[in-house]
Amino acid sequence: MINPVFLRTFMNLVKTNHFTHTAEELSMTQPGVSQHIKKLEIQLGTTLLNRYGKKFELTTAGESLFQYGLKQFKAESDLLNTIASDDVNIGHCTLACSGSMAMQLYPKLLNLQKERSGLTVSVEAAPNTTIIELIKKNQSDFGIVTQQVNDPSLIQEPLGEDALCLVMPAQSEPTWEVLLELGFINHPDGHHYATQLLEKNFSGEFKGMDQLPQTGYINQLSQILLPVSMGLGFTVIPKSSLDVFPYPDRIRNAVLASLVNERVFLITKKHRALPSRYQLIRELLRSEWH
Amino acid sequence: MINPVFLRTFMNLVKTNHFTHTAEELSMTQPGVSQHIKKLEIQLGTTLLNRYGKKFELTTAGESLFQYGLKQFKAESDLLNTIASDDVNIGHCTLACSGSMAMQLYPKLLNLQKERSGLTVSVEAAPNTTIIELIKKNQSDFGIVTQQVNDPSLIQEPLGEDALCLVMPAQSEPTWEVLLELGFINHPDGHHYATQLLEKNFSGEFKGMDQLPQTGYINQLSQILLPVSMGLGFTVIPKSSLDVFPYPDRIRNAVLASLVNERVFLITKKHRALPSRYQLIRELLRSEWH
DNA sequence: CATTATGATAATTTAATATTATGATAAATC
DNA sequence: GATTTATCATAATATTAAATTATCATAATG
Repeated sequence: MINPVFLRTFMNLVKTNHFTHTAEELSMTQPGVSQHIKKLEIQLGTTLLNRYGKKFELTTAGESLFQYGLKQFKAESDLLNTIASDDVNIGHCTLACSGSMAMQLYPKLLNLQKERSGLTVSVEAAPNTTIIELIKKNQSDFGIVTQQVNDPSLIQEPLGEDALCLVMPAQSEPTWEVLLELGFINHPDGHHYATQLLEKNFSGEFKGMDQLPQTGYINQLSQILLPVSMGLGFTVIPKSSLDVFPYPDRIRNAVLASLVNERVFLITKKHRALPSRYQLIRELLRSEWH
Repeated sequence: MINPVFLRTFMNLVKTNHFTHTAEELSMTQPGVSQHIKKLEIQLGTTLLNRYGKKFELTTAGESLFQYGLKQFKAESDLLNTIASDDVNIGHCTLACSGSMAMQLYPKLLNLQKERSGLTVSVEAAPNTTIIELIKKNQSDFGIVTQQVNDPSLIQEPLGEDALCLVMPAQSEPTWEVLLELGFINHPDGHHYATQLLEKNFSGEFKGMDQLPQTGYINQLSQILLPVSMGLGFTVIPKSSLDVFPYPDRIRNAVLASLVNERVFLITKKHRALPSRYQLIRELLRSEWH
């Protein structure tokens, strides 16, 4: 590691081209300057100055060190600026949520970015379990999940509810026999969603997801309704995902006797103070479900 | 300035999430770790860790410092790599020369770059006086000038000779009267060149450049022959510049009684050891005049 | 040739940092 | 819920690094 005090001396020496003047500017003694340079040279294993008489030129290594020093100084002042300012409108925000949630939220987050040019938002689409991991590893600060989590290191704030929808090809009837025949188009949270909805509405017949043939799997919710619209199977997704499908008349949102609402939670890490800019995102999320 | 020892401790602490383990890895005592973090916090004026019980999370400032540290480590290993290797094929070379020289040399330098992909060459076109300044300020390592310089801080190596040419519109005759009538198209080294050539060939008439009307000025030698070809004046340039003019039949390279050769010198700074890659450029320059 | 300016070296003082020992508090175990 | 263990914080001491003072050597200056 390069001693920053030595480096500062070196940088000043390059600037002034003069040992004594450097010593004066840095309020130290001239032998100190010589010593600093010498120690840098010993550490780096090369000469930094090409001495001739009482003058000198930088060697190639000296030139490199000088460039490094310039970079250094800049990086440090950047750091201090960053730490000093916790502006609501500046910085990067990270959010992890399901794919459908991402499709729903991303345009609104982009609007926020447009209004506040210093703000950047990245959205990571992932299944519930991954979202929780991302939060715990600090790779994302905000997470939106549809499952209650019971982890003492996380904070959970209910945002609202989202109805689960049984989605079938346009002409199909929502009977147990038809479902068995169609088969299930799975997705990362597919079993979790389907189990809840089918248990309530087909309590006599439904024993578990293993009963149903899986006729497809896709981990992008934006595309999951495609195989359904083509008659290849049914699936269960939240209403918010359904709303963004571009061809609503090619599918059927089956009306069932019992509605199942999936609760939506905002999760954050306990003991992790988030920058104030996250307040904006939190408000946006709350208003989304109001 | 951020103490790099403290920073290293902090970085390791973030990695391990554990004070004692960090102390073990860095072969120091645990209180030492606490002390380092505390000192960083005092210096930066913020908490870096959000402590709860015996665990902790990074604060925003802590996150920033961590990012800074990562950048830092990279910059330092880059520096050490740069210093360790003085590869003939890697690095940047700077050359300052006249505009015509630049036109002549640049394609050949580009070929060199093509052959050795780690090498970059930048050419600065400038008049003689500027070239010398650039060299003295270390803004360029190689300079090519056509004037003998008498500066003890510079080294001068003769490269070869370049004949000065009196260039006129295609139909003009090289007589003193015609020259007076045409007028002089000037360029940065125009007076210097013209004086030498005219003194020798029109020793009776020529008294100084003030005698001749200046009918144009352009500091790009690549374009200087344009006004000459249009009959707007005459000029004096080195043969190398003449050779790159695309329409040789629109101008006249006047045959004079006495030839004047301009000596071409490579100048470098004394006491400045140049990286080995410059040897390549030097050889290329020598072979150019063989 | 003498003088002044400048950088290098050696010995000493001063300041910063590390360690040891100890204390306090939370998590784990019975 | 009391006891043990693990972990971080603090205070006093020891160690190490860096700064200064004094001195020397050599180059630039007149």
